[in-house]
Amino acid sequence: MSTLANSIKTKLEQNIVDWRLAGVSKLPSERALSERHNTTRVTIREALRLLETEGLIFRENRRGWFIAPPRLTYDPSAHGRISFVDYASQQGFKPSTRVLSITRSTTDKYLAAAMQTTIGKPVYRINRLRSLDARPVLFERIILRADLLPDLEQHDLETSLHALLRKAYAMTPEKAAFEISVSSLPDDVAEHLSAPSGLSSLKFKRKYCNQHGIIFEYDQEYWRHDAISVNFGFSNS
Amino acid sequence: MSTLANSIKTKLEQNIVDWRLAGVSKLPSERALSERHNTTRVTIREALRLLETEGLIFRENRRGWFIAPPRLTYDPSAHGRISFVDYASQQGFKPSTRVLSITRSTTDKYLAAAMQTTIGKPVYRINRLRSLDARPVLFERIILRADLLPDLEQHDLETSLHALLRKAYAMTPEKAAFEISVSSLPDDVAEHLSAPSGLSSLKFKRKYCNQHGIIFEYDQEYWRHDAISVNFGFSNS
DNA sequence: CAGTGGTCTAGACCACGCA
DNA sequence: GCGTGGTCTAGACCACTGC
Repeated sequence: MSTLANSIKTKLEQNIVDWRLAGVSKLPSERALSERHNTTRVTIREALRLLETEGLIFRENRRGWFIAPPRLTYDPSAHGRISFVDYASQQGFKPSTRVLSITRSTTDKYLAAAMQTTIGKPVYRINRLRSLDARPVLFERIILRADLLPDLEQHDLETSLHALLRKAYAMTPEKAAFEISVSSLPDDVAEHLSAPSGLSSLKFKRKYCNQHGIIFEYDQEYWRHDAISVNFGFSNS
Repeated sequence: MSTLANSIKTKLEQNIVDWRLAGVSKLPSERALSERHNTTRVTIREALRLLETEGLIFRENRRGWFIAPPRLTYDPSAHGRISFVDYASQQGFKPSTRVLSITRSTTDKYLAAAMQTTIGKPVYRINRLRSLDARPVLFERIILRADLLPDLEQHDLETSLHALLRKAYAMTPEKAAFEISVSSLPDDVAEHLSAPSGLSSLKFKRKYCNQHGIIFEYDQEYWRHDAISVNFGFSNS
């Protein structure tokens, strides 16, 4: 509260409650806000940045600042049982998926180590963008063992990948390993999420093992930091 | 790479590799950097902020910018089996714990709902600060059911809490529920972590259930975003 | 006390979104 | 073509750290 930016942040927080109730989702322009609070744009932007970090507001490139919708709750222990589309729908969102690209390549040193296989194995690389209510929130880079999943590109990849693998290839994810960290959005990912490059995000790395103990999938996911809450539990131990 | 701040960021990244090899952990002052790169402090600070978000560097209040040490890997599925001190030591850190405060109070509406009990139940509130190699990385607010854990304040609370509960009270965490999200550091937490207020962090909420199905503990943890990677796995499903 | 990062001002120009 | 956010300049003062 001691700094000017911080006290403006507090005032804006109160305004946002009112705006949300009034059905307003877009904030006034930075110049309008700086006049209203008798300060400069730099200070206003600092206040907005604080609210952005809290996940209360977000921006779209050169379009303005918006009030953030509620977060999606994601349960990694439900992998394989419930798909993105399912749990997003259950929580009242309208999910959508767009395949940005699908290419074939082979494992390099790094990827071979991560997937516990040899260098030069054929793989698919799929980039997908997933949105909630038309707001892009998740960028996925998916690597799949092409030798185990022939002609994958013939199928519809905009729905649940694991449902497809089970139906078309009898491939079930038996084990999943997750790695979660906070990271900044790489430039290309930021662009797809229409976010400023360097925005902090929640980064997932995921590996899936099939019923024969072979790692058939390796993913990297970038979630908008304000769009997700990860919830899960462990028993016994 | 298009913006000045971004290209300076890239140059600094390369410098940091050299500095790290040379055993240097502190960056030059912002004014020195702005002269060296022929720009102003504002732009330098933007470049530093990008590196901070990536977790490559961090700052201590008015002391300067430092190169970030490796992240601690934390496995939530190992709760109850391995303590903070244990896994931090295993990974080559020198962990330490400081109890900031311990008070008694009672559950309010919010806390009663979270702990599935009634309003007015007696609880302990413990604040702890945990450090790696003398660098504070984790702030914990711990709530414990006081009626189930009489005279808790008599014990040493700077070591493993769950080891203590098991030994002194025969209380075992049977189930654990986690909620992970990215959030900004509240002012008081930021101060303890000697971080700028409003820095993004990884926020944990944890609940523990004992062998009788009663929630005896409810925690909120704030991790420095650059200090942690969360790794875990699920089988079958 | 000198130097540091933290904060703030009052401008400027540019690239892009949108009508 | 106007308004927006994105970026940058060239200063300033303050609070705190560390010698």
